[in-house]
Amino acid sequence: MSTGARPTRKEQQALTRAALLRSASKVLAEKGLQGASISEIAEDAGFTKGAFYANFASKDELLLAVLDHTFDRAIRDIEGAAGSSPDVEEQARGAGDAWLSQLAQEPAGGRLFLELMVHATRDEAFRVAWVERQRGLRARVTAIYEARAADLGLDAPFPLARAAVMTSAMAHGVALARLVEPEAVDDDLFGAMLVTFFAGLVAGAGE
Amino acid sequence: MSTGARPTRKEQQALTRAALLRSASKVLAEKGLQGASISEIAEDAGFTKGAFYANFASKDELLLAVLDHTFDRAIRDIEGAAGSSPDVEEQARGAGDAWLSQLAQEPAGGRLFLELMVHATRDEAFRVAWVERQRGLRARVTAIYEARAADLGLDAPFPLARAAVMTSAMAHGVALARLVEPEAVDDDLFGAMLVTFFAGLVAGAGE
DNA sequence: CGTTTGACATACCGATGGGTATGCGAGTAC
DNA sequence: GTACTCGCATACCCATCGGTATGTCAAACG
Repeated sequence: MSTGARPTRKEQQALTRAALLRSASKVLAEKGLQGASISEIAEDAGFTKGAFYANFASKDELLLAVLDHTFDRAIRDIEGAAGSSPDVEEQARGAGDAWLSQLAQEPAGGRLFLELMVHATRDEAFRVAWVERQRGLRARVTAIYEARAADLGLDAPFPLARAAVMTSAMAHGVALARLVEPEAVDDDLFGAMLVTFFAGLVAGAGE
Repeated sequence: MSTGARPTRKEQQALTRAALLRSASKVLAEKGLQGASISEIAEDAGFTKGAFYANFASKDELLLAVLDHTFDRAIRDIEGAAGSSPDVEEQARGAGDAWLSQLAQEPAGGRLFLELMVHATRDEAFRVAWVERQRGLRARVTAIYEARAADLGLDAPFPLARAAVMTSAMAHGVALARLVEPEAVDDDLFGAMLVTFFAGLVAGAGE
């Protein structure tokens, strides 16, 4: 595990794999999962197809690795936005801003996410992998909502797990809209959307 | 122009083109825009590539034709759901149900829509075409919201054009979610989502 | 009824894809 | 220091793609 002076062979290969993964995220986001070729990914990382197939069994395996990496980052982001703030409105707006700024950052942040999501739509094995991770992420969101609701003594008109499905869908929809029509999706839009939605939740409480 | 006994040559070709368009919608939805080949589309319609290139200049032209067809249907659906109902909640729920049932129907209803939307993300010319049609559709939605708000004497916390952007994003997000994880998106989800959102709008009015 | 037209089929093209077989050269083990 | 290992490069294979050029046969036309 030494990152010391002379990198061992295993360490070298790990670096290569990491570089390939980074380039894959970038190129897949730019060209789409079907539009990006293995050669292009490898060359972007400064290698050739040979290096790629020494590190990944197939394109499918690469996609699964990228999927893991992407969700790891998404979960970190959510945890980050979680504890942060005082009242519901503030927190909602903050979470919305955080999501949108994540979309703006990184080589084509949300693009890759959506690209993967659409792929899950067509490939059953990949869909299963996606759903597994998505559920974990949503469970985390649900927990945050429930903690909030308990604080406020709020009882929502439907289970908060359902609210988590809804806000996830909103996040994805906004991400898509921003890619297609960025001029219609300013930085505040998602925040305002969440604020309005949660206001509706509160208004609907106890009916 | 007679649809009479002996179809003229022009009529025949129009039929062929229509059949190709239908098959294109189907195959593109199933395989994705990049995954579907011209041959496969043509064969699904009972023709060959020759017939295809006698009717469309290129794959790009086909995609534009499919785009038009898709938005035409979407606009019809929205107009249909528009006049229908009595109070806000009722109408919101109705619109949500209508959207979801549209997604369920037709060979892969929402799939094609999303596939096109994602393509717009990568192809600038196509994106422009998309945005143009999307704006038209959203203008229609905005008009419906404004008529409603006038009825109710409601003044929302932000322009209703913005609300239209938001609900469109929701619709797209829900469509995506339903494709990826249908078991998490029951028939009522979008309706409940819209009801909550509009409740929030009403609650936020006049602040 | 002969000629022309034109919608579609067939055959073909160069480019590119994912994946494999093999070669090379530097690191590792004894 | 010699033999072996193995990460990556090179070269290659075959399928498939979008698109084109050409053939064919029946409808349209005089």
